[in-house]
Amino acid sequence: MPDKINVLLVDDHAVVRAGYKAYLSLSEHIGQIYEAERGETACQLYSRQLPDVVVMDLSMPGLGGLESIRRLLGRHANCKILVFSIHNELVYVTRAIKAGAKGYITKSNAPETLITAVCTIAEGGTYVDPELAQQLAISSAVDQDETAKIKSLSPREFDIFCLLATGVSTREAAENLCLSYKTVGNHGTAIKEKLGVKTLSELALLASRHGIVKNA
Amino acid sequence: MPDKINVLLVDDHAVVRAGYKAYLSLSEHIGQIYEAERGETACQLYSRQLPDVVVMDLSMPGLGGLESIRRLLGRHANCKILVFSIHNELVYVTRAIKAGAKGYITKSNAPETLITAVCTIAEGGTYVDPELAQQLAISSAVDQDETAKIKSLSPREFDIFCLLATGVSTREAAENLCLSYKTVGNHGTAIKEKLGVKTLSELALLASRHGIVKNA
DNA sequence: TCGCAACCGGGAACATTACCCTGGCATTTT
DNA sequence: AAAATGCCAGGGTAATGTTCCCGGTTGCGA
Repeated sequence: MPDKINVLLVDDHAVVRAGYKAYLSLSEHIGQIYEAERGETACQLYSRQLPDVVVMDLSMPGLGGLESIRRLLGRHANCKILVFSIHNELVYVTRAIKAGAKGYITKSNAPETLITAVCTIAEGGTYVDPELAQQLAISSAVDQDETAKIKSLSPREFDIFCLLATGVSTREAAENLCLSYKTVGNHGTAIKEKLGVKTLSELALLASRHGIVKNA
Repeated sequence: MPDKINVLLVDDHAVVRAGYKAYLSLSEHIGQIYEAERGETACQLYSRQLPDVVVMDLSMPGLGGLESIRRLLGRHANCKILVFSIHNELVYVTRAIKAGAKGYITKSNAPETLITAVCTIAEGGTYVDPELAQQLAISSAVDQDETAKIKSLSPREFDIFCLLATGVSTREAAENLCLSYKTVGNHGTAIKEKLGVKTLSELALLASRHGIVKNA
């Protein structure tokens, strides 16, 4: 392990990078700080500078954060990546870890956590936001991602899912399918349960995300 | 105008604040930097410290950014607020300006822009991201249908619209805003009426279309 | 044949929403 | 000054939607 830890910051917002750079510089453990504003350049910079830790944001244009992680690891298998995201949803955590990230923290954490996580990972460890890790452990039975959840719907459920996703009311959907609104309601409940959402609105947004309803 | 500019940072993420604080400290024009993690505390801190400029994030729990701006200005009419948001949608810009903000920049801007904007506003000027300002000018002629309808929402309605659009239930939204669920329900009805949709799901999809909720 | 899972829907309890109406407050009009 | 308008918060009630629990049907594979 190096005396000082060299870090590569990957975030598409220059101001954000500037902020973290300034903050990290205050720590005596941090050495050089490199910056990249997207996955592609991060890859090149990594090859040239071989930093100890990569701190990466998830939401980026071009190849997103996740894909960037995969590419980076494809070329540099022992690259240590810390995801530093605003998202506290478990899906992101599991995907990031699955993609090969060594750690995951959110911007809700105390500032010092960033330093701690970077150090831990530089030493070869892993660091996942304790709160998220706990949630993860609890819901490990349900750790499939959204696509898998959608696939788990029965054929009929999927039909109804598609209809409800367009924003129609339960009653309208029932008329459309010549069913009792109770039936549609019951299916709806089962679908929401399977997909892990609480409201029909969330269901609609999820469907929109997956292109099941076109919403351009 | 003061020799050095004192700044109040309002953002719910401590790391984010730490980053900007560290970055701003590097500038010779910036003096004291205060921090608040939500609208309520921002109000109190402002009264005590009377900073020259308030740098405020928009997305915050409790009273959101927009409502915080209104409260702050309600008590301190000549308070200078710079909105510093991740959102580059025009709706937010117009809302923020209408609420009384003196400037609006996004996190996509170059780091120096933050300093520039803070200085400009401290001197009594205004600063709106040039790109957004241009779009604003162009699109003011082109605002058709849905966009117009969204604009027709009253300030409070827009707040509630944004919340409901994320898929939360009326009850959750009410708790988040510390309102009776009846009130939120009533507003919700009015909003759906104004936007010409029948269900909250449709509302969510509409908001997603307009980038008011991020759903990528 | 048995077990199982998908499917349809009834009934009751509960939650949410629609609709109407009051009241406060601020702005604008007369 | 007085009246009118518009926004905001919320109570009451009726309609509507949702959940949970249940029984029934069908089809399929062991």
